[in-house]
Amino acid sequence: MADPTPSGESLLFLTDEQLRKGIEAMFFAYRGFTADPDRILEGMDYGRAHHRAIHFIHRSPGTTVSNLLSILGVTKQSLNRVLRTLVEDGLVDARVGRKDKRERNLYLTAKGQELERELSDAQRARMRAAYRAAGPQAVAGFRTVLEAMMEPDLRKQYQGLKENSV
Amino acid sequence: MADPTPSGESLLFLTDEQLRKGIEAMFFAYRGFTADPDRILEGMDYGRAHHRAIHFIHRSPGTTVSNLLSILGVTKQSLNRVLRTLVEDGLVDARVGRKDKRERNLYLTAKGQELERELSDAQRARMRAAYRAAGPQAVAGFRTVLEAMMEPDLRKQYQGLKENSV
DNA sequence: TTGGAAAGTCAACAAGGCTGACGTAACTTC
DNA sequence: GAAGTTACGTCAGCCTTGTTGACTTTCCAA
Repeated sequence: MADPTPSGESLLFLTDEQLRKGIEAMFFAYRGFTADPDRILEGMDYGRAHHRAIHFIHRSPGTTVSNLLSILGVTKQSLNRVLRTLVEDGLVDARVGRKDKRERNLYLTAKGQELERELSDAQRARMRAAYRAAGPQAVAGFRTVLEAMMEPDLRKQYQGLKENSV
Repeated sequence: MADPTPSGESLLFLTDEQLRKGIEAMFFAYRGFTADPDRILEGMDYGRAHHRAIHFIHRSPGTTVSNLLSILGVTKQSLNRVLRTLVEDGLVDARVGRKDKRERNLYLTAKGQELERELSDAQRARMRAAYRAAGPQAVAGFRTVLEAMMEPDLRKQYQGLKENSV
């Protein structure tokens, strides 16, 4: 005993209580995380599934359906239902692939970009407030833990998304 | 003046790109977060909703239905469907309140505790691995950011949950 | 030319949200 | 003691978003 950096520091944060608190933090925070977009979408004919599609199409313009499938982790029937309404409503443009004509390259239309902006503004505002309140060090830790929590194949997808300006 | 943390460090982490990465990290990490319990529950007649109920009953034995409602943020009809099957299957015991007989105090039975343990072991294992990989500093940051991301009323609920051994 | 991959579609179903309406027991207030 | 409120349960019906299975069309590549 009389440890300067007590072994406590390297063990205490792994007690069951601490782990449970982390689990609960994820649960409650995720609710906050989705609250603003959900509020915007309710009333429109869209839901969280549409938001996700819009987000990742915005993120990787020209992405294919199958790529989107692997990112979102749903069945093509499920995604197709969402994508169909977005195309019908003129938010998403599905262009036949130039090289491989079986593929569809997905793009947001002007109208789609407008909704994307509205959703992402709201979500980023909350994120910005949280980041600002917590500070850069905490943010780095936040990202580190989340990354370690991902399934390995999804982690690769995540890391593959462009991260400029770091 | 003579800012110890240069303005660079305090601004760069708030770029839109950084915020978007944070949003995506939440999305992918949450999938990992729920993956193990989901795997255990598939096949049983239970789902994520049952897991949540079990978790919070374990966490606050004797809690009432209305308290659970406010934590979970669903309607009583929705919760009731879940709770009914858990009581029928002998995982949860709903005792009439001693002081106020309108209330039901909820407890896990031995069988319920067994499932709780299985689910929570799996979820804590992933959490522990992530915490261990990231280190205590990162964990502290993780918790700080998540807390800042919650809706204020939920944050109070969260903070109210016992956090021994800190 | 033929096999298989990519994409779309139809149908049916389940989990888990929701609203609205109603009933009952028990507590509280006047 | 009557009237109102609260806690809980339940019936009925609806929506979103996930699932499986079966089938078609298109079209690349061996």
